[in-house]
Amino acid sequence: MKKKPEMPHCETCGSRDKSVFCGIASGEVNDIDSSKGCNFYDKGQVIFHEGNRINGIYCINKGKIKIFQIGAEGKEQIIRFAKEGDIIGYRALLSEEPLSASAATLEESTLCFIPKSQIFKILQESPNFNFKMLKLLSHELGESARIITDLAQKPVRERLAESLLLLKDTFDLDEEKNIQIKLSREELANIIGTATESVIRLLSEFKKDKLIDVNGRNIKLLNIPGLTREANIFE
Amino acid sequence: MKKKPEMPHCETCGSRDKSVFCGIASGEVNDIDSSKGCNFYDKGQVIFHEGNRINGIYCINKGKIKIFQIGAEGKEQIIRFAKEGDIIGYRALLSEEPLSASAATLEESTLCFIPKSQIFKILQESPNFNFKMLKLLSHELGESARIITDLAQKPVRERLAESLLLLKDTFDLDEEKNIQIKLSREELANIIGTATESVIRLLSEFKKDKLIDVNGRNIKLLNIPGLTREANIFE
DNA sequence: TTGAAAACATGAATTTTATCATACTTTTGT
DNA sequence: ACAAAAGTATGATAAAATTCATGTTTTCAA
Repeated sequence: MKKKPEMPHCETCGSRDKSVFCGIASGEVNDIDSSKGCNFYDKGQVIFHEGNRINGIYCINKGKIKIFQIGAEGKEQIIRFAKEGDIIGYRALLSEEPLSASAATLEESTLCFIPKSQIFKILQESPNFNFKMLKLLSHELGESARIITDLAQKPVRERLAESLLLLKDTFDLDEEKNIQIKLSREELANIIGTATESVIRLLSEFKKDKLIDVNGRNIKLLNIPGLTREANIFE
Repeated sequence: MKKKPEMPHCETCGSRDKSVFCGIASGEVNDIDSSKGCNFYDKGQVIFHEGNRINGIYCINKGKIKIFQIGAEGKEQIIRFAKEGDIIGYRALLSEEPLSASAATLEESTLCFIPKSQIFKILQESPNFNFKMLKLLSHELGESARIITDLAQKPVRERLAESLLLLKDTFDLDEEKNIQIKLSREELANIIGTATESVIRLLSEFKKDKLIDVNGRNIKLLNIPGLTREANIFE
């Protein structure tokens, strides 16, 4: 049986200074603290469902999350990832539209829920927070554009190589150069929009070419410049 | 020889009330008016270039614009369209990053340029405008996610049908059901990420199936429910 | 007006990628 | 501990889409 973790406090939250909440006033930190709820999620649990309304945002205290849509044929498409210090659900909250995507944990996670009223209060009171949100959204929009171009133009092999590098940037490597996220072959396929079998084949090829090493769901990046070439990135 | 149009005024601009500037104070309208510049663009002219910095935003007084990236092999990828009343360039301005995409006119257009200082001033003074920007960005982010899923999962045929319907929603139909935008086959291909020849073939098929009628660059939507089915949309 | 360039069109060949079939391996729940 | 289920792996086949070749039509500038 899992032990429910202590309620984390924003004041002492280690990831706050890396987050969108880093510049807000201490009074507001306490406001958030007293209005928020906090929950533990098992691996694989769904946090929110595409199509539903959302009444606040989730702040990731600990854990790793995938944000995904279900396509016309019922296939999952992973849109982005989120980790400690990131927030999720803000897109639907701010656009006042239904959630465009679902979110699920990739490992055991702790998330805080901050209600809509609180977020809108801070938006009004803190120009700094307001501007952080504008910056976050516009940055993400730029990333989406790059993803669109890659999906539209790059072959599967290049997309896989690029995805491995992006996962490295998001989740870092451990001391043995393993990407610090464990995904199934199917999930990898659902990032780059291909069949699971294609991912399996290409990972084997990358391994044969000494670009990566594969052990179960651990992927070790042996040759990053080589992978970059394979991904057809020159920037 | 083209006649340079009169400088349009925001106060009398017909598209302002449909735009992101609809709720701002009249003093601010005059501020924009006196700080802005206005230019005429021929068909096919580039407004700004991917990778550059931008120092304000463009507001479309008249005309139609494509926003596009150049992919790894030099191929154009159209990310989105903009028309009268829309603004462009705000993503790069707000994220303080280089432009992630280029913009070019699809027909003769008139654009006003509002300098960064003015935009940031209004952002600070008008919570309404501020919130409109948050809403605009988060809405676009949702649209991007849907595009990503479609590009990743739908076959070319479905993507083309869907694109025609999206173009209809953006630019409307005239009284003869023609989509009110003229794009080359290559540009259509650059929306859905395929080869020009594939677009040509599929348009012929849609025509044979009485879903559309094609006359040069005029595309007439004859059977919208049929196209919706072809696009595999059930929402 | 006319000649060149660009855009459109179509068939054939080739490549890429998905699907199907099957076997092996690991994980999970009882 | 063990059976079932899920995930991984690989080959064969099929489908989807691109590329190449070639010809026609349209557009545009001199």
